[in-house]
Amino acid sequence: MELRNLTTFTNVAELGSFTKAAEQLGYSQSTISFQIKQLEEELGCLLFERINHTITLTERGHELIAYAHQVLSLTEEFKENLAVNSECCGHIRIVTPDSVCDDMINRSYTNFHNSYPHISVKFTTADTSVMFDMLDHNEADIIITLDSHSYHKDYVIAKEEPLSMHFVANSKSRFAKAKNLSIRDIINEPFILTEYGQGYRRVFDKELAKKSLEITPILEIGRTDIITSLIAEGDALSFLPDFVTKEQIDSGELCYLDIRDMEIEIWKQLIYHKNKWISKSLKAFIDYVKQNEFSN
Amino acid sequence: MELRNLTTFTNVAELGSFTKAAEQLGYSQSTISFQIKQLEEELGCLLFERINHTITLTERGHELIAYAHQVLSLTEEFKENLAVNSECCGHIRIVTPDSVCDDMINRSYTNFHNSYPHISVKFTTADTSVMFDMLDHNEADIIITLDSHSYHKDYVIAKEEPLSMHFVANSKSRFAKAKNLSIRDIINEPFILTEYGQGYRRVFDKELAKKSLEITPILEIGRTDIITSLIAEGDALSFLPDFVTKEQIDSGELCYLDIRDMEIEIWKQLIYHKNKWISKSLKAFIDYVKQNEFSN
DNA sequence: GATTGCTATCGATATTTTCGATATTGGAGG
DNA sequence: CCTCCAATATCGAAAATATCGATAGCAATC
Repeated sequence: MELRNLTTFTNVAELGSFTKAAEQLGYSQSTISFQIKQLEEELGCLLFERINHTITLTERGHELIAYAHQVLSLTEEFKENLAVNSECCGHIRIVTPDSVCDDMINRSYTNFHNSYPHISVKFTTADTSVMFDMLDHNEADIIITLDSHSYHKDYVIAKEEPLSMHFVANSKSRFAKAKNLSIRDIINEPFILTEYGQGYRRVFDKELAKKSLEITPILEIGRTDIITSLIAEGDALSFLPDFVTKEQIDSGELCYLDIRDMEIEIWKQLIYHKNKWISKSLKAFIDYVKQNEFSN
Repeated sequence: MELRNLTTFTNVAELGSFTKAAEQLGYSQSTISFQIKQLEEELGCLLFERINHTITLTERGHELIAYAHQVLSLTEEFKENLAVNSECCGHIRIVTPDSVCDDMINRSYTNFHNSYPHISVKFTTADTSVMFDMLDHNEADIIITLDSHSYHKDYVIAKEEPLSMHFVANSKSRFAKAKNLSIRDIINEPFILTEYGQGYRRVFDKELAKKSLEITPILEIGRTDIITSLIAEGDALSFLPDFVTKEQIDSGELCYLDIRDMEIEIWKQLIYHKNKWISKSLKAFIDYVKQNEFSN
């Protein structure tokens, strides 16, 4: 019993004739006979009585009608919903570093939600390697990395940009106004950094290592909002992307240090797996992120 | 989209693997791939994401799961009901003369209903020719005729028996005790008969015509219960099958007249159309009628 | 680096569906 | 009574479809 047979069956029942159903469905009459016979054989009962060139639904036929209508209207409904849903809804799983998550939530996510109220977005934070694992195991639809400039044939980079980073301190710090400092001038100061081995922290450590330097931070924490507020209130220094500190730099709470010998290249990348099916919802979200989280 | 695809799809989704579903369903793995692809193409969306040899249901896939479960469990339910229903329920349309209808209802129908509470029986009364028309147009499942002994290749006679008939009168009638009467002795008496041209009335008139006789009844009515009660209370005579008058003969209210020269052969026949599908319900009903409405 | 375990793909085969022609039947009409 | 018409049934051929087996590709694992 296939949906094809049920469609034919309901048509026949409505039109009361094999011949008319054949015309309406674009089949030959013999096909209708065959399909009905198939049904009758599978169900082990007569669906129509054929008496004097007139078909009449049997008891079982009536029962089948009821069932077939349910099934077929369910099918129709499903297909319609599929078309409608395709426009505007779905679940999207994005994974980012803490700092980007904060930034997105504060800056642009409510706008996105207003534009696409039926798309639900799940934010998760993780470090770079976990993010790629999540892509590989299809636990994330899309990730944003803050790390060295990466490329791999399995991933699609939807958008990327280099990120400007600075050492930052409280505006009242003795380094605040200093010009032309070297990294060695501050290497022994108390530092608050993001976690070891992750994202731009990793890039940062690698760069220090090149100069045979090392920093042991007094605190490691992923939450950059906490880092900046601790720095604003104390003597510690940090090394953070500009977008994290922008607000407090603008307000004068924090300031950049003028370090001449520390050039670090960090990239912000919007990435998904090359086998990922880009639904309309996901496309909309990616476009939104591209416009709102990247400068150009 | 056919039920086959949906079955495969739900299996794949449950097992999380094309290969396992193939084993379970007895298909080759390539068939599973093909069937899922068919679904995806018809619905115009991806149902599974294939990332690193692992399949994950997409949003649409989840929607389809919900739909497919509904449809498939409906199907299962329907087939089960079909098997169950086949035993004991249905609608049966029987058409009989008035007299037989009365008799059946009074004598045996409640028993049948008790034995098969889920079978609904519709009694209709009609005269012989209309009954055959109804068989021809599948408006009746089965008929009982009281008429001349009929046979036609299009009909199946499930059971038949000759019927004994008598002229009857009120026990106080002047004819009640009379012996060896001729039809001519009573030909001018007031008669109450069933309707002209129908059933045994027709046979009766034909037989009279052979003797160049004719009776113009004072009342024609199909309802034999009314005939018998009128006769019990008045002077009129009638000519009726024994089963109609049995009760009142037994009680002494009515009596048979001893008419020597009127031999009428009437048959009671249980008939259905040769193309009729005999469901279990109908079979049960026919068997019941055979046992309860026929003497042997 | 071989092996395993998964899905995709392709060509060949098997099966199923469909068609067209024909048979059959009953009813309508001359 | 015969023919024609309007139904469904049936049959063999043809077309379409589903299935299989073999193979490829790919990541993970040993």
